[in-house]
Amino acid sequence: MNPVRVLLADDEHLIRGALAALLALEDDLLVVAEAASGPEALAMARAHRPDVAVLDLQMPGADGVSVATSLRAELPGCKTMIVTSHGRPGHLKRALAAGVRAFAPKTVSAQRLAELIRTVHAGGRYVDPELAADAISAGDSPLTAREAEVLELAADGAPVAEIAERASLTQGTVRNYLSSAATKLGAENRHTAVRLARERGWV
Amino acid sequence: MNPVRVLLADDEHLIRGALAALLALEDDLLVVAEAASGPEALAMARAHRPDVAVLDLQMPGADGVSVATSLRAELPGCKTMIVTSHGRPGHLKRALAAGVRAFAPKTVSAQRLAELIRTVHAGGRYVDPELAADAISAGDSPLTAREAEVLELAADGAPVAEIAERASLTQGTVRNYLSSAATKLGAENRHTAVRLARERGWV
DNA sequence: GGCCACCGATGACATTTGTCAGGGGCACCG
DNA sequence: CGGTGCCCCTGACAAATGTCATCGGTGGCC
Repeated sequence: MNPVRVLLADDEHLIRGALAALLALEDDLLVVAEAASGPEALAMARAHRPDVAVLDLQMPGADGVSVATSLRAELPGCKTMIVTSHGRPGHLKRALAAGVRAFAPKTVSAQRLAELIRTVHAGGRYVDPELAADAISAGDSPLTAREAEVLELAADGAPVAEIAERASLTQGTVRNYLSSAATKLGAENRHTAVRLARERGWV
Repeated sequence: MNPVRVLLADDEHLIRGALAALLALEDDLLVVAEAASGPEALAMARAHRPDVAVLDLQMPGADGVSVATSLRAELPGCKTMIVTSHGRPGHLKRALAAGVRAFAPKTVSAQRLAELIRTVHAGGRYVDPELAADAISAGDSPLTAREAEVLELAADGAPVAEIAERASLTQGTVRNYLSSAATKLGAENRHTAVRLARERGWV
């Protein structure tokens, strides 16, 4: 039986290296490539055509989900899984929509990770039960596309005028969207709304 | 020569375990304890009295710097070092003030980390050059104590009235402090001011 | 003692924001 | 075809926020 060819993508060398070392102990797993950024992960995947890609959620360049999306299109045979420190409900949803086969927090053990890689390679799927519960209880985003867009532009505390300009909208329209978004989220102002939407992974 | 006794504290099992495995390969290093939270790190340190404590910056309960402060008081012989994913200038300053001997990002290699542990154990110090440059260019916080306090209370987007109540101040006073803080930081409003202060590690 | 920085407050003002009530246009669906 | 939901806008009002001038008190420092 050929070993499972694995691509590791994580921007923290320390963790990536440690992970590679641990997975190397499993004789049915073979780490064929490592990457420290989204674009690098894609390039490595093209070059080495791994069976399974283990992606960190937050990476410079392109995050794990967008890498997974690209991979799905380019290398349908390559299964993807996401490992992350900060698992937010929305991320899980986006990841599953992108065809990711497994989604786990970094609090799992290396042993467990190795098992997950095997599971995914065999065609199985997995999501962390706790994250799944969060995602279900958080539900779908009640925000419309524009509400979410405007909220995102408001994320760094920009004044309404700037948001309006960047979104090519009227200030009044922007305020209406922000107001309705805040109402839907149960927030008193747009800033707490931004925070809540972030926590739920809706932005 | 006795091996260096190391305490590992990081809330991500995956990383902690991987790190422990890697450090175990170095025969002059011995991981005697692991912890997943600030309080647990303290308890472990008391129980096992390590030579060097490797602390993650962000942990549940108490962050790496406060753990380092407590350790310095309780176990003066135990040297502390901080390893983190997100190194902000202010964190570095606070860490050094707390008597931390080394401050490195998680982008270092395991080999490098092992060297750092030896360096620290031998009485040396180390700070990541890039972080040091950031810290120097960021300079000291221009904020007065109250400005920083009020800014912190404003961090989650609370309205002025709530900040005033929580700080036992008048709304006018709060607005004045927020205004001066925003001016000092070159921000247009308090929300971007909060963000800037966070980025520089001044809150 | 005088100087200066910080703390805390007041009052007034301009600006920004939040909120509400609309209206026209468009697309989808029963 | 009518209803519904979203998009985009307007206008107006209330509330929150930012800004400025100013004042008194405190404590450190030369």
